[in-house]
Amino acid sequence: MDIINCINQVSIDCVIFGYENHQLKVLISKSRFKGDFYSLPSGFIFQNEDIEDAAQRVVRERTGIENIYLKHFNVFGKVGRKRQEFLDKLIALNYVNQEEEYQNSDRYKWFINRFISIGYYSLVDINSVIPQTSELDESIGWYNIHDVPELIMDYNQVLQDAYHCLKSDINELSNIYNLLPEQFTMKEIQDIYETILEKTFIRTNFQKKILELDVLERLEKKFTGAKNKAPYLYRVKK
Amino acid sequence: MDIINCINQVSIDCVIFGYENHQLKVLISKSRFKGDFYSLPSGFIFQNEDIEDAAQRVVRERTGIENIYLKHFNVFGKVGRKRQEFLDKLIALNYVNQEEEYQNSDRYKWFINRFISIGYYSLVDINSVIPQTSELDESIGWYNIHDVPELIMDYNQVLQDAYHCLKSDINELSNIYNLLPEQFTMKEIQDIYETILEKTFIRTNFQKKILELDVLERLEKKFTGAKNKAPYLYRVKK
DNA sequence: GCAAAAGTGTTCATTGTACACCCATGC
DNA sequence: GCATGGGTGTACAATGAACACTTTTGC
Repeated sequence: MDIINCINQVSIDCVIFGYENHQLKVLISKSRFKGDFYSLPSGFIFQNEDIEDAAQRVVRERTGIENIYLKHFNVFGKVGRKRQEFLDKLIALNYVNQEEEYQNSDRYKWFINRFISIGYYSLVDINSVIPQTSELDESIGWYNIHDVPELIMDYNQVLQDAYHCLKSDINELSNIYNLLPEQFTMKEIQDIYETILEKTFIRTNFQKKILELDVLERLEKKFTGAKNKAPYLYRVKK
Repeated sequence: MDIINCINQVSIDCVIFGYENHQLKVLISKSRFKGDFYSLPSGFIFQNEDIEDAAQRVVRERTGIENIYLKHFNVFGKVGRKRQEFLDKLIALNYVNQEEEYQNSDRYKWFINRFISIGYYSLVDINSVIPQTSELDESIGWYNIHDVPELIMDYNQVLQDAYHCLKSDINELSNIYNLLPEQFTMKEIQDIYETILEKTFIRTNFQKKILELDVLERLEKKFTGAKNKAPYLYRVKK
């Protein structure tokens, strides 16, 4: 990462939601440095790169997914938003007795300025992703939305903000269909809605509501081997 | 404006909507340089300034209004977003035969890089504002939303984007009440809704809808001298 | 009294919610 | 046949749209 080629004091922060088995999770990385430094995936914007492409790149680097639907949900730009505090703590824990050397070096001067975060969120299928660490990560993994550790900076707040927007955008997101295989049942959609919105729907009414959106076409039935009526399969209309 | 104290390559762009007499207008400035360079009010972010405060400052400098409700509606960050083209044209028209001097000077190098616009919109009462030019403006004025001249950069697109958000946020905007005096009639609110949304409402149903929002309290009647029943006055609940 | 415009109420259609009922499936 | 879960239809409530009717105001 050569900061010279990047826009200064601006960060792209991605809240990557993942769905699996009735659970909504978020992708969070842990720094390879001592101390529990958890963070949202983020990155900088190259000078020759659209900001949306930068966000796509961040998602791709961590998940391998290309061209996912991304939504800008907010910007964060208070004066006090600095990595200073977090970095001071990191250096104190990892470079004992070398603090002064680091504080006087130009090496991370650019890094401690206040900076603006441009927030994007996306929603991916956990089963189609093998999370990738960056060179600064010890690990990266999925955390249930209600079981997220304390993150550095104000990222817990950023995350909650993204979650709020995801909920209110769920109907506009024809892209929850990115979570599903080519063909899927109504129950699978309902599970996703119920998980994200954290409420239950009456099965029969939910079906009507979704079909009224007029974005799905009904295919043949799906015989699962279960001893009950086979549900129809659907796919997104072309 | 000392760019050293500002965040580089980031601009705050404000779409300041104004309402007056059944018309929705937008505040647009014209550059004092030769050539028809129209622009949205914009500014930079000081290093010691929240981005929201920077937007408040832009609005205050142009309208005198303090602490108006501001809404972030989008960011614009394509690689091609540069002032280069606009500036080249400006210099060609205003500094004839000095183009080379300008192109080689460091004086506006920082100014021609690609930059990111953080967009905010607000809604103000035209009658309570006397628009103020900046040092670079020849004039500044209100233009009907459907009669906006060609703006520099991609600002026509930015404006349309803001207008779209204003429409869909109108109910969330308890702040259309900033347009109105302390006390107002139901008809005044209806006029604003109809102007912004560009559709008409049935008077009696509109009244029910607004009162159901449960944000207004009814006061005494307003006797205007007109020979008809006096309408009630309302004000926003505390 | 009368025209103008505001307040209230009523009707009808649309949408949403809850649930009863029937149907296919595999054992 | 029977338990399981999916599909269809129905009854009722809530909301929204259109409009009739009544009330107030100043001349």
